[in-house]
Amino acid sequence: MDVAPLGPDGLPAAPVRREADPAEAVRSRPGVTRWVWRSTSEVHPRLLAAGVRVARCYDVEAAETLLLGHEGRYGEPRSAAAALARLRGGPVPPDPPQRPAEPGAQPSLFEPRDAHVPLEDLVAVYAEQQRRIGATAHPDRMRLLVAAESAGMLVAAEMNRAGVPWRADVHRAVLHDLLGERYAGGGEPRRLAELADEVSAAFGRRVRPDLPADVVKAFAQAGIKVSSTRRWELESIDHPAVEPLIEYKKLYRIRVAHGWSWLQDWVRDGRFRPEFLAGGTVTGRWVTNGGGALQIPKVIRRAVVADPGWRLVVADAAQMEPRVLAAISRDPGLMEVAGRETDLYQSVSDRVFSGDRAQAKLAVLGAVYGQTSGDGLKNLAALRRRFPKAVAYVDEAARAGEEGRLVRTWLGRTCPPAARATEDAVEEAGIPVAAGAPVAEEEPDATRQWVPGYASTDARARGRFTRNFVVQGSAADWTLLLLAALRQALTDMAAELVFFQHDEVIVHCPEQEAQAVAAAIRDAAALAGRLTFGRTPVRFPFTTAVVECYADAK
DNA sequence: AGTTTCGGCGCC
DNA sequence: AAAGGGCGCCGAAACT
Repeated sequence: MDVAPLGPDGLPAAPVRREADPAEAVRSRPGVTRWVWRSTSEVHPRLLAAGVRVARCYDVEAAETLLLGHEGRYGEPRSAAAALARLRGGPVPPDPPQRPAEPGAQPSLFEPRDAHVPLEDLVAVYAEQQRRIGATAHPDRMRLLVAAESAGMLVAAEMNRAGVPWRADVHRAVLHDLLGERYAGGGEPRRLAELADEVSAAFGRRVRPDLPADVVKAFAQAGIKVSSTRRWELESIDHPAVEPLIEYKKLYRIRVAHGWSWLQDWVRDGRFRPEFLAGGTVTGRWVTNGGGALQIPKVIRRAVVADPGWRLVVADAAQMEPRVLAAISRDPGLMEVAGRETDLYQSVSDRVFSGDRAQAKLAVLGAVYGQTSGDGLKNLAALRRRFPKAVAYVDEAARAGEEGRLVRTWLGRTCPPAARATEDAVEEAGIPVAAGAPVAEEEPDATRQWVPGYASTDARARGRFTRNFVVQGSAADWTLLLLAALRQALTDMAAELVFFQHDEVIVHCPEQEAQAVAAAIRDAAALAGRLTFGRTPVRFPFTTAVVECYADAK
């Protein structure tokens, strides 16, 4: 068992001792404030299975990933074994391949997916990481980020164990309501079949609405040129097939993504069990493996129901992005607005857009996402006049991206470099980094070539990515601290965290705990705000609903 | 026949 | 009028 107890001074507490059973190791040392281990997803499920809880941990591989990113070495193997090899000068082993999602599987309980690293070596890697953290631009923030990422991995493992309360019978009723009954012997459910017939009738020939190519051809024969069958494009077309087609696509999607076979695959014994992965995206947002847990359609949320006598506390961070932008840019005007708990978009619209909340929201999100056209762009100018530091902050992040520089979140999570067409160029030394608030210094690198995704083929797309990264990623910094604080607050309660989605948490708890949980969420949000961003007037209010059913929360 | 990419859309 | 950041998922289409 590769765990080392960590003393209050942050260094490994002597003596290093080997234990056969990780649960026993933790039980026998109640005074340990933080456990260092290679991988939370390997160790923590075993502790949970044994009924053991740790207060804090330090995840060496999570730390390695964050440090490599910070050092501009994104592509390098991040396992503890690789970190050790770099430290000792041996051949660096590649990371093991990602395991694909599997319904009902909990393989991390049995098979470590990585090479074993002896305890003494792990301690050496840990000590070296402490040194590297100390060498960053903001060691305190980096230390906090590593702790927060580790806490997130504890929470993720605990949520994976808990599962989301799920009523399969309610889910089936919703499917039947929307899609109609299923015919024996396969084929589409009644409602889908009817809509497909309506589409065909409108075209005057048999058309398969689930085949984009068929639909495009059918419109062409009707004298209408469409370049795709995306909804926004179809909506602008005047043709009788459009309405049933859009309805078909909506229902088809539910059948395919969250239909009967999904229920079969992912729901067991009254729980939906996706696998939450903390730190699964480059911005620090989580992802889930299997079941599309972060894309549960609103209509399907009817099936998320608390156990008898229990409640769901559903809490949603209100206007998270602009509040985070206020905190990281320190724009006086935006901080003043974000210092209230009232609707921020309404406040902005009162000051800038004469009361039009929707316009204000579009403008703010347009600024964060890098909108390049439309009304949002027009209104961006007004936003810039009123909140110059805030807009300048994201503009500078965009410029950094366009020029091939890296940007960081508030706590120091670093965006990956834009990949090149040539692979070996990725780890080129001295990739220029904009520290904290990005600062323009470098000339554009005309020789650089980009490839898709966050490593985009064109510099403007890269700029949109880095612009968004500093806000979305700093928001993720904050939510990690929030989860850590909330987890601590729930320690002595029956309540369990069961769901987390970017800016929203769901706690499942006995009815009599619900108000205490709601209060704990508010306190955790405030604490996370102070810990993450330091002293700012910015507040992070949650809208909280205590419900029996998730669908009733909004 | 098996594997990868694409199209479209769900969530934030 | 044109269409922005991050993801996952599925079936079909496009490959090897």
